[in-house]
Amino acid sequence: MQQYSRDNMAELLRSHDINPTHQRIEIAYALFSRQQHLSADQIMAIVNDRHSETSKATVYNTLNLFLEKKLIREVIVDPNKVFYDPNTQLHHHFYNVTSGELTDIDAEGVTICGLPQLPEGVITEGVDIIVRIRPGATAQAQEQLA
Amino acid sequence: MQQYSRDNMAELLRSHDINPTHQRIEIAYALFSRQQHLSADQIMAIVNDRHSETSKATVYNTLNLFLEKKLIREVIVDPNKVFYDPNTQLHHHFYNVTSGELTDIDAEGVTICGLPQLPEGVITEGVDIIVRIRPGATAQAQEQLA
DNA sequence: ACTCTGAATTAGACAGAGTCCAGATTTTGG
DNA sequence: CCAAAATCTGGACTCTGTCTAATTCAGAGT
Ligand SMILES: [Mn+2]
Ligand SMILES: [Mn+2]
Ligand SMILES: [Zn+2]
Ligand SMILES: [Zn+2]
Repeated sequence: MQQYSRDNMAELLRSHDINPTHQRIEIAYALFSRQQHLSADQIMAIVNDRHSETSKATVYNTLNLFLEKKLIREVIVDPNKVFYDPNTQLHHHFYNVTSGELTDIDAEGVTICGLPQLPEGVITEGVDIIVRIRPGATAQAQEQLA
Repeated sequence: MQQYSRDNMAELLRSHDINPTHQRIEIAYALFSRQQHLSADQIMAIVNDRHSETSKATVYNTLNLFLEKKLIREVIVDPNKVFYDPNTQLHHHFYNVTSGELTDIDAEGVTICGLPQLPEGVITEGVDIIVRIRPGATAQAQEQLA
Protein backbone atom coordinates (compact mmCIF):
# COMPACT_ATOMS: atom_id res chain seq x y z
CA MET A 1 0.00 0.00 0.00
CA GLN A 2 1.69 3.16 -1.25
CA GLN A 3 -0.31 6.05 0.22
CA TYR A 4 -2.86 5.99 2.98
CA SER A 5 -6.15 7.55 1.98
CA ARG A 6 -9.51 7.44 3.69
CA ASP A 7 -10.60 5.16 0.84
CA ASN A 8 -8.09 2.43 1.42
CA MET A 9 -8.73 2.71 5.17
CA ALA A 10 -12.11 1.09 4.51
CA GLU A 11 -10.42 -1.80 2.72
CA LEU A 12 -7.86 -2.10 5.49
CA LEU A 13 -10.59 -2.27 8.12
CA ARG A 14 -12.58 -4.85 6.19
CA SER A 15 -9.47 -6.97 5.73
CA HIS A 16 -9.25 -7.10 9.52
CA ASP A 17 -12.89 -8.00 9.94
CA ILE A 18 -13.90 -4.56 11.13
CA ASN A 19 -17.03 -2.83 9.87
CA PRO A 20 -15.76 0.45 8.39
CA THR A 21 -17.87 3.21 9.90
CA HIS A 22 -17.16 6.90 9.48
CA GLN A 23 -15.60 7.25 12.95
CA ARG A 24 -13.48 4.13 12.58
CA ILE A 25 -12.14 5.33 9.25
CA GLU A 26 -11.20 8.69 10.71
CA ILE A 27 -9.38 7.09 13.63
CA ALA A 28 -7.55 4.61 11.44
CA TYR A 29 -6.62 7.40 9.05
CA ALA A 30 -5.20 9.49 11.91
CA LEU A 31 -2.87 6.66 12.88
CA PHE A 32 -1.92 5.21 9.50
CA SER A 33 -1.50 8.41 7.53
CA ARG A 34 0.89 9.72 10.20
CA GLN A 35 2.61 6.43 11.02
CA GLN A 36 3.18 7.76 14.51
CA HIS A 37 2.67 6.62 18.06
CA LEU A 38 -0.35 8.47 19.40
CA SER A 39 -2.22 8.49 22.69
CA ALA A 40 -6.02 8.27 22.85
CA ASP A 41 -6.04 11.93 23.78
CA GLN A 42 -4.03 12.95 20.75
CA ILE A 43 -6.20 10.87 18.44
CA MET A 44 -9.32 12.44 19.93
CA ALA A 45 -7.87 15.90 19.23
CA ILE A 46 -6.91 15.06 15.66
CA VAL A 47 -10.24 13.52 14.78
CA ASN A 48 -12.21 16.40 16.25
CA ASP A 49 -9.93 19.09 14.87
CA ARG A 50 -12.30 20.96 12.54
CA HIS A 51 -15.64 20.12 14.09
CA SER A 52 -16.60 17.67 16.79
CA GLU A 53 -17.24 14.30 15.23
CA THR A 54 -16.38 11.53 17.62
CA SER A 55 -16.99 11.00 21.31
CA LYS A 56 -14.43 9.88 23.85
CA ALA A 57 -16.30 6.59 24.33
CA THR A 58 -16.05 5.86 20.62
CA VAL A 59 -12.36 6.68 20.47
CA TYR A 60 -11.64 4.20 23.26
CA ASN A 61 -14.06 1.58 21.95
CA THR A 62 -12.50 1.83 18.50
CA LEU A 63 -8.91 1.65 19.69
CA ASN A 64 -9.72 -1.41 21.79
CA LEU A 65 -11.46 -2.99 18.80
CA PHE A 66 -8.42 -2.30 16.60
CA LEU A 67 -6.19 -3.91 19.23
CA GLU A 68 -8.40 -6.97 19.50
CA LYS A 69 -8.39 -7.38 15.73
CA LYS A 70 -4.64 -6.84 15.70
CA LEU A 71 -4.81 -3.88 13.34
CA ILE A 72 -2.63 -1.87 15.73
CA ARG A 73 -0.56 -2.57 18.84
CA GLU A 74 -0.10 -0.72 22.10
CA VAL A 75 3.14 0.48 23.66
CA ILE A 76 3.40 0.80 27.43
CA VAL A 77 6.22 3.13 28.43
CA ASP A 78 4.60 6.12 30.03
CA PRO A 79 2.83 5.54 33.33
CA ASN A 80 0.19 8.11 32.38
CA LYS A 81 -1.03 6.94 29.01
CA VAL A 82 -0.95 4.18 26.45
CA PHE A 83 0.50 4.80 22.99
CA TYR A 84 -1.18 3.22 19.98
CA ASP A 85 1.11 2.06 17.21
CA PRO A 86 0.00 1.49 13.61
CA ASN A 87 3.15 -0.56 13.01
CA THR A 88 2.41 -4.19 13.83
CA GLN A 89 5.68 -5.51 12.41
CA LEU A 90 7.94 -6.96 15.08
CA HIS A 91 9.95 -3.98 16.32
CA HIS A 92 11.35 -2.19 19.36
CA HIS A 93 11.47 1.40 20.62
CA PHE A 94 13.58 4.32 21.62
CA TYR A 95 11.75 6.27 24.29
CA ASN A 96 12.90 9.82 24.91
CA VAL A 97 12.06 10.24 28.59
CA THR A 98 12.40 14.01 28.38
CA SER A 99 10.16 14.68 25.39
CA GLY A 100 7.99 11.59 25.62
CA GLU A 101 8.76 10.82 21.98
CA LEU A 102 8.73 7.22 20.74
CA THR A 103 10.79 6.03 17.76
CA ASP A 104 10.75 2.65 16.09
CA ILE A 105 13.73 0.31 16.02
CA ASP A 106 13.51 -2.29 13.28
CA ALA A 107 13.74 -5.77 14.82
CA GLU A 108 15.61 -6.90 11.71
CA GLY A 109 19.14 -7.59 12.86
CA VAL A 110 18.49 -7.16 16.58
CA THR A 111 19.08 -10.31 18.60
CA ILE A 112 18.96 -11.04 22.29
CA CYS A 113 21.27 -13.73 23.65
CA GLY A 114 21.33 -15.45 26.99
CA LEU A 115 17.71 -15.16 28.09
CA PRO A 116 16.95 -17.90 30.61
CA GLN A 117 14.54 -20.78 30.06
CA LEU A 118 10.87 -19.82 30.32
CA PRO A 119 9.12 -20.83 33.55
CA GLU A 120 7.16 -24.11 33.25
CA GLY A 121 3.84 -24.08 31.44
CA VAL A 122 4.06 -20.65 29.85
CA ILE A 123 4.69 -19.49 26.31
CA THR A 124 6.14 -16.25 25.02
CA GLU A 125 3.71 -13.68 23.74
CA GLY A 126 6.34 -11.20 22.71
CA VAL A 127 9.62 -9.58 23.65
CA ASP A 128 9.85 -5.82 23.94
CA ILE A 129 13.04 -3.83 24.10
CA ILE A 130 12.76 -0.25 25.25
CA VAL A 131 15.84 1.94 25.04
CA ARG A 132 15.25 4.90 27.30
CA ILE A 133 17.17 7.94 26.05
CA ARG A 134 17.49 11.60 26.98
CA PRO A 135 19.27 14.69 25.66
CA GLY A 136 22.99 14.20 26.35
CA ALA A 137 25.58 16.41 27.99
CA THR A 138 26.71 17.76 24.63
CA ALA A 139 23.23 18.62 23.48
CA GLN A 140 22.53 20.41 26.75
CA ALA A 141 25.75 22.45 26.43
CA GLN A 142 24.70 23.51 22.94
CA GLU A 143 21.29 24.60 24.21
CA GLN A 144 23.06 26.78 26.81
CA LEU A 145 24.70 28.74 24.00
CA ALA A 146 21.41 29.52 22.28
CA MET B 1 22.86 -7.91 54.17
CA GLN B 2 21.52 -11.33 55.13
CA GLN B 3 18.02 -10.75 56.50
CA TYR B 4 15.86 -7.66 56.16
CA SER B 5 14.61 -6.43 59.52
CA ARG B 6 12.97 -3.16 60.41
CA ASP B 7 16.24 -2.30 62.16
CA ASN B 8 18.48 -2.54 59.17
CA MET B 9 15.86 -0.68 57.11
CA ALA B 10 16.81 2.42 59.09
CA GLU B 11 20.46 1.97 58.15
CA LEU B 12 19.52 1.31 54.54
CA LEU B 13 17.48 4.51 54.40
CA ARG B 14 20.22 6.57 56.01
CA SER B 15 22.76 5.17 53.57
CA HIS B 16 20.60 6.60 50.79
CA ASP B 17 20.30 9.97 52.47
CA ILE B 18 16.72 9.41 53.59
CA ASN B 19 15.54 10.34 57.05
CA PRO B 20 14.20 7.06 58.48
CA THR B 21 10.75 7.80 59.85
CA HIS B 22 8.30 5.19 61.07
CA GLN B 23 6.24 5.24 57.86
CA ARG B 24 9.28 5.13 55.61
CA ILE B 25 10.67 2.16 57.48
CA GLU B 26 7.39 0.28 57.14
CA ILE B 27 7.19 0.94 53.41
CA ALA B 28 10.82 -0.03 52.81
CA TYR B 29 10.31 -3.16 54.91
CA ALA B 30 7.25 -4.13 52.86
CA LEU B 31 9.31 -4.02 49.66
CA PHE B 32 12.66 -5.34 50.82
CA SER B 33 11.50 -8.14 53.10
CA ARG B 34 9.37 -9.54 50.28
CA GLN B 35 11.75 -8.78 47.41
CA GLN B 36 8.70 -8.47 45.18
CA HIS B 37 7.30 -6.07 42.64
CA LEU B 38 4.44 -4.22 44.33
CA SER B 39 2.03 -1.48 43.27
CA ALA B 40 1.31 1.55 45.46
CA ASP B 41 -2.05 0.02 46.23
CA GLN B 42 -0.57 -3.24 47.41
CA ILE B 43 1.99 -1.45 49.55
CA MET B 44 -0.76 0.66 51.09
CA ALA B 45 -2.69 -2.51 51.96
CA ILE B 46 0.35 -4.26 53.46
CA VAL B 47 1.40 -1.31 55.57
CA ASN B 48 -2.10 -0.72 56.91
CA ASP B 49 -2.85 -4.40 57.41
CA ARG B 50 -3.34 -4.53 61.20
CA HIS B 51 -4.32 -0.97 61.95
CA SER B 52 -4.27 2.13 59.78
CA GLU B 53 -0.86 3.71 59.99
CA THR B 54 -0.05 5.46 56.77
CA SER B 55 -2.02 7.72 54.46
CA LYS B 56 -2.23 7.43 50.70
CA ALA B 57 -0.36 10.72 50.30
CA THR B 58 2.52 9.43 52.40
CA VAL B 59 2.72 6.16 50.48
CA TYR B 60 3.07 8.05 47.19
CA ASN B 61 5.39 10.70 48.65
CA THR B 62 7.61 8.00 50.08
CA LEU B 63 7.75 5.87 46.95
CA ASN B 64 8.66 8.93 44.88
CA LEU B 65 11.32 9.85 47.41
CA PHE B 66 12.75 6.32 47.26
CA LEU B 67 12.85 6.55 43.46
CA GLU B 68 14.57 9.92 43.52
CA LYS B 69 17.19 8.61 45.94
CA LYS B 70 17.58 5.50 43.80
CA LEU B 71 16.70 3.13 46.62
CA ILE B 72 14.15 1.41 44.37
CA ARG B 73 13.20 1.49 40.70
CA GLU B 74 9.87 1.47 38.88
CA VAL B 75 8.68 -0.96 36.24
CA ILE B 76 6.19 0.19 33.61
CA VAL B 77 4.38 -2.78 32.04
CA ASP B 78 0.78 -2.50 33.12
CA PRO B 79 -1.21 0.40 31.71
CA ASN B 80 -3.09 0.72 34.98
CA LYS B 81 -0.38 0.96 37.57
CA VAL B 82 3.31 1.31 38.27
CA PHE B 83 5.23 -1.48 39.97
CA TYR B 84 7.94 -0.61 42.48
CA ASP B 85 10.99 -2.85 42.49
CA PRO B 86 13.39 -3.16 45.42
CA ASN B 87 15.98 -4.69 43.09
CA THR B 88 18.10 -1.89 41.64
CA GLN B 89 20.63 -4.23 40.04
CA LEU B 90 20.58 -4.08 36.26
CA HIS B 91 17.96 -6.67 35.31
CA HIS B 92 15.03 -7.48 33.04
CA HIS B 93 11.54 -8.96 33.49
CA PHE B 94 9.15 -11.69 32.61
CA TYR B 95 5.63 -10.28 32.64
CA ASN B 96 2.79 -12.73 32.86
CA VAL B 97 0.04 -10.89 31.03
CA THR B 98 -2.64 -13.19 32.41
CA SER B 99 -1.79 -13.00 36.10
CA GLY B 100 0.01 -9.64 36.08
CA GLU B 101 2.97 -11.26 37.82
CA LEU B 102 6.47 -9.85 37.31
CA THR B 103 9.63 -11.99 37.63
CA ASP B 104 13.24 -10.85 37.49
CA ILE B 105 15.66 -11.89 34.79
CA ASP B 106 19.29 -11.44 35.79
CA ALA B 107 21.02 -9.19 33.27
CA GLU B 108 24.19 -11.22 33.78
CA GLY B 109 24.74 -13.09 30.54
CA VAL B 110 21.99 -11.34 28.57
CA THR B 111 23.25 -9.35 25.62
CA ILE B 112 21.51 -7.43 22.87
CA CYS B 113 23.19 -7.25 19.48
CA GLY B 114 22.43 -5.11 16.48
CA LEU B 115 20.78 -2.11 18.06
CA PRO B 116 21.13 0.88 15.75
CA GLN B 117 23.16 4.01 16.50
CA LEU B 118 21.51 6.40 18.95
CA PRO B 119 19.92 9.50 17.44
CA GLU B 120 22.17 12.61 17.55
CA GLY B 121 22.58 14.42 20.85
CA VAL B 122 21.01 11.84 23.14
CA ILE B 123 22.46 9.39 25.63
CA THR B 124 21.12 6.09 26.88
CA GLU B 125 19.44 6.09 30.26
CA GLY B 126 18.74 2.39 30.31
CA VAL B 127 17.62 -0.59 28.28
CA ASP B 128 14.64 -2.64 29.41
CA ILE B 129 13.70 -6.03 28.10
CA ILE B 130 10.22 -7.27 28.87
CA VAL B 131 9.33 -10.82 27.94
CA ARG B 132 5.56 -11.04 27.89
CA ILE B 133 4.41 -14.56 28.73
CA ARG B 134 1.15 -16.36 29.30
CA PRO B 135 -0.03 -19.84 30.31
CA GLY B 136 0.69 -22.12 27.36
CA ALA B 137 -1.36 -24.67 25.45
CA THR B 138 0.00 -27.51 27.56
CA ALA B 139 -0.71 -25.81 30.84
CA GLN B 140 -4.24 -25.04 29.70
CA ALA B 141 -4.82 -28.66 28.69
CA GLN B 142 -3.65 -29.79 32.12
CA GLU B 143 -6.05 -27.38 33.80
CA GLN B 144 -8.88 -28.88 31.76
CA LEU B 145 -8.21 -32.26 33.38
CA ALA B 146 -8.45 -30.88 36.90
C1' DA C 1 11.25 18.39 81.27
C1' DC C 2 9.89 22.28 78.06
C1' DT C 3 9.86 24.90 73.92
C1' DC C 4 10.71 26.00 69.39
C1' DT C 5 11.22 24.87 64.62
C1' DG C 6 11.68 22.51 60.35
C1' DA C 7 10.41 18.13 58.56
C1' DA C 8 6.92 14.87 57.86
C1' DT C 9 2.22 13.30 57.72
C1' DT C 10 -2.66 13.73 56.92
C1' DA C 11 -7.56 14.15 55.02
C1' DG C 12 -9.73 15.33 51.52
C1' DA C 13 -10.21 17.94 47.22
C1' DC C 14 -8.70 17.56 42.72
C1' DA C 15 -7.07 15.90 37.94
C1' DG C 16 -6.49 12.71 34.10
C1' DA C 17 -7.08 8.22 31.85
C1' DG C 18 -10.21 5.00 30.88
C1' DT C 19 -14.80 2.26 31.43
C1' DC C 20 -19.71 1.69 31.62
C1' DC C 21 -24.44 2.43 30.74
C1' DA C 22 -28.85 3.52 28.95
C1' DG C 23 -30.78 6.07 25.42
C1' DA C 24 -30.39 7.99 20.60
C1' DT C 25 -28.83 7.34 15.90
C1' DT C 26 -27.38 4.96 11.96
C1' DT C 27 -27.05 1.03 9.03
C1' DT C 28 -28.69 -3.30 7.09
C1' DG C 29 -31.37 -6.23 4.61
C1' DG C 30 -35.84 -8.14 3.62
C1' DC D 1 -40.21 1.43 3.78
C1' DC D 2 -39.73 -0.98 8.19
C1' DA D 3 -37.86 -3.67 11.96
C1' DA D 4 -33.67 -5.42 13.96
C1' DA D 5 -28.96 -5.07 14.78
C1' DA D 6 -24.96 -2.42 15.17
C1' DT D 7 -22.91 1.71 16.44
C1' DC D 8 -22.41 6.00 18.74
C1' DT D 9 -23.12 9.31 22.51
C1' DG D 10 -23.08 12.20 26.94
C1' DG D 11 -22.36 11.77 31.25
C1' DA D 12 -21.68 9.28 35.46
C1' DC D 13 -18.34 6.58 37.47
C1' DT D 14 -13.75 4.26 38.90
C1' DC D 15 -8.99 4.25 39.56
C1' DT D 16 -4.36 5.98 39.97
C1' DG D 17 -1.91 9.63 41.36
C1' DT D 18 -1.09 14.75 42.85
C1' DC D 19 -1.81 18.90 45.58
C1' DT D 20 -2.80 21.79 49.51
C1' DA D 21 -3.46 23.63 53.83
C1' DA D 22 -3.67 22.21 58.39
C1' DT D 23 -1.80 19.18 61.93
C1' DT D 24 1.58 16.37 64.16
C1' DC D 25 6.15 14.95 65.13
C1' DA D 26 11.06 14.77 66.34
C1' DG D 27 14.92 16.44 68.16
C1' DA D 28 18.15 20.32 69.32
C1' DG D 29 18.91 23.66 72.61
C1' DT D 30 17.82 25.46 77.04
MN1 LIG E 1 -1.24 7.87 36.34
MN1 LIG F 1 -5.94 3.13 33.20
ZN1 LIG G 1 6.38 1.43 17.15
ZN1 LIG H 1 12.61 -6.50 38.99
